Amino acid sequence: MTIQKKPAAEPLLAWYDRHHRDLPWRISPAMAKRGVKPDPYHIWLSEVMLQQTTVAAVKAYFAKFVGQWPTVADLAAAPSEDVMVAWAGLGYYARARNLKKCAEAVAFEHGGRFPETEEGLKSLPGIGDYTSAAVAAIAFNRNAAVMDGNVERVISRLYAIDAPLPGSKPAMKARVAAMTPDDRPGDFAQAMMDLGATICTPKRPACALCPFNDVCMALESDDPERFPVKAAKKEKPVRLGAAFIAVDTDGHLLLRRRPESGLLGGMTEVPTTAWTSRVDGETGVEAAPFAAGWQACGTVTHVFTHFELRLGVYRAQVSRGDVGAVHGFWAPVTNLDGEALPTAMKKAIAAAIPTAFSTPKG
DNA sequence: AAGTCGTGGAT
DNA sequence: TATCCAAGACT
Repeated sequence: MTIQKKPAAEPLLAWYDRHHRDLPWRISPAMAKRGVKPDPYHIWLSEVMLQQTTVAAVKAYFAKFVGQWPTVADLAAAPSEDVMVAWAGLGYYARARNLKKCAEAVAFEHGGRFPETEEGLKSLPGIGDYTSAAVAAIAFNRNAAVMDGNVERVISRLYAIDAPLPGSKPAMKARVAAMTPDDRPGDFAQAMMDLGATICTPKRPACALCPFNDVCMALESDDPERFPVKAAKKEKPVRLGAAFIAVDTDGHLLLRRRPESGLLGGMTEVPTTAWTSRVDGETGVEAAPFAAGWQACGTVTHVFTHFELRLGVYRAQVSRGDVGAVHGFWAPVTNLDGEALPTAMKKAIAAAIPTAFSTPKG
């Protein structure tokens, strides 16, 4: 039985100085040494975008937001609809609603400055355990235990933690807190996450390159991929429905705004039936918003977090005078990029109007 | 406290 | 193709 050497921050920080990734919102260790400070607005914005989202997907959105709203005050003053349009395609739309609320709180209740403590940050909309610690550490150099999915994987392997997530989370966070240094806590947090993203990967980790390979209990046990242990997940049910693409004689498409809360809250949609199980053979066309010459355009499938959606798509050319009053609004088909359309809706529209978007994603 | 909330890339 | 899962928050 060998004695476990304790994982320490110093070797990781030395690794980070050599291997950190250059990201648009990040101040490199070299720049930091020259006294360059990160912009808390940039750190906060990137951290919210990065929640459950890949770095690759975030980059373009981060550039768009910073270009359109250079300061938190600009974002606070922006129309909510503009923010939703800019966020469209990134997913988890409650983040965009909370982003706007948080910007308003900072601009109008905190004098335009973000709180610098974990507690103060966590009191703001859309900022939870992870983001409050990350912003406190990275933007304000506070000693805060930052734990995301990457850190969970690194810690579970360093200590060969057999207890399944999410139950083992508190114990893991205690390990992170014990490791976090008073000097460079922000770099330590980013180093742990970079390590998880590039070395301590879910599959085939590059242990030979890892600064912790002399102290990692999972590596010593010869099966690091076994960690982290996670609770079993349940299967996704299928929901069915029909979507109706109504185009008027001037090339306008009938759209609706979804309720503010819940799935795709505050986003734009085409009229659909309820999304629920449907008896085989029924088309759904009987539930159209109004009578018209509805033509079937096939089916689109979209997978959400906890269910799979299959929408039968129907198209009709209509005269606006014939359909009477409708719930919704008419938008030119040539300007759908100006609408807050989630991906599922773009798929349905593209099935009926192949030329609506340059790509299915828009 | 378990369920709700998107999307796209990697394997 | 199926599965995982990525810098989680909210209820």
